[in-house]
Amino acid sequence: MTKESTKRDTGCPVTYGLDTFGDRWSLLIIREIMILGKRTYSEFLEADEGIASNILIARLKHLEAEGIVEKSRDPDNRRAYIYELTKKGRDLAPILIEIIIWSGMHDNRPFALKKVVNKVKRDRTGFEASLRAK
Amino acid sequence: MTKESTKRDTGCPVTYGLDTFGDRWSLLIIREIMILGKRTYSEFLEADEGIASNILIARLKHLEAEGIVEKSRDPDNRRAYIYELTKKGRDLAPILIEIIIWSGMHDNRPFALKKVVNKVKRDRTGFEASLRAK
DNA sequence: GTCACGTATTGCAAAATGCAAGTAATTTAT
DNA sequence: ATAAATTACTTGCATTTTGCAATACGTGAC
Repeated sequence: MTKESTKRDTGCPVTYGLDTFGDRWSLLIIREIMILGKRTYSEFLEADEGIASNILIARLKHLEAEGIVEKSRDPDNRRAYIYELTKKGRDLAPILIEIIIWSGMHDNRPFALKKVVNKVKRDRTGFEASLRAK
Repeated sequence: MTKESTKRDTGCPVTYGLDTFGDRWSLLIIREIMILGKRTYSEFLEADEGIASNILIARLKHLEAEGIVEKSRDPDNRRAYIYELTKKGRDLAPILIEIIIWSGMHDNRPFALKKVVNKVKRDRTGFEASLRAK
């Protein structure tokens, strides 16, 4: 398994978070689920950033092992699985929100997506609720 | 330079954040500065997690290029440099705080450091102010 | 100049990543 | 019942990044 599954074990809460979800792809998968409402392996594969299938499955397994997502059969499509956030996963919403707010303040690239940023700014509480519900 | 200096350029605020500070070490350096009050290259090298000197310098340069830290001569020790957070860097405080809160909720390891977690819980506003001041 | 100190670089082995191709399991179509 | 299609996952290999140890560079003290 990847290195970040081996916790650095210093007891530091920041380290714990980084070891659990703080790699190149984990938070992007969580974004796909929370913000974009994606649920299946093939939907994740279509993400803008172009994650490779072997990396994707490694991350999904890691997140599952960490209790952040859980996997079950899709009742509507018997050959698909769905990955959903657990409470531990939904509790990441505030972190995602703060990242969005921070980027909204500091990402000055002309093509930066301001839509989500504005949604957060208008109604943070409602936005967080919607993330947790998705 | 490392890959994360090349922004994925999808315009997504989450992606922007991850590309800017979301690697294995950047947030730990920011933690060292914000929470532990460290300032110099040699102080960062002593961090619990044991960052290698080549990785450290690469991250410092990256963070400097991103405008998150800035480097200057230490007035008290003319052969040392000081790395300090810019406003953009200090604005990461809420993210750090949410990570700490999240870990406080979900890190059940017996040796987890609850000290910082409790400090945040008691007085989040005050804690954030102290992070930004450090 | 030479030495110590703080910062930064280099070389190399090990690990993680990215990509392309292939396998497996299950469902739908005929 | 067999074939085709769909979804999930694995494997092999080239490339990139990491980690570690050793070394070099730059500055100021003597």
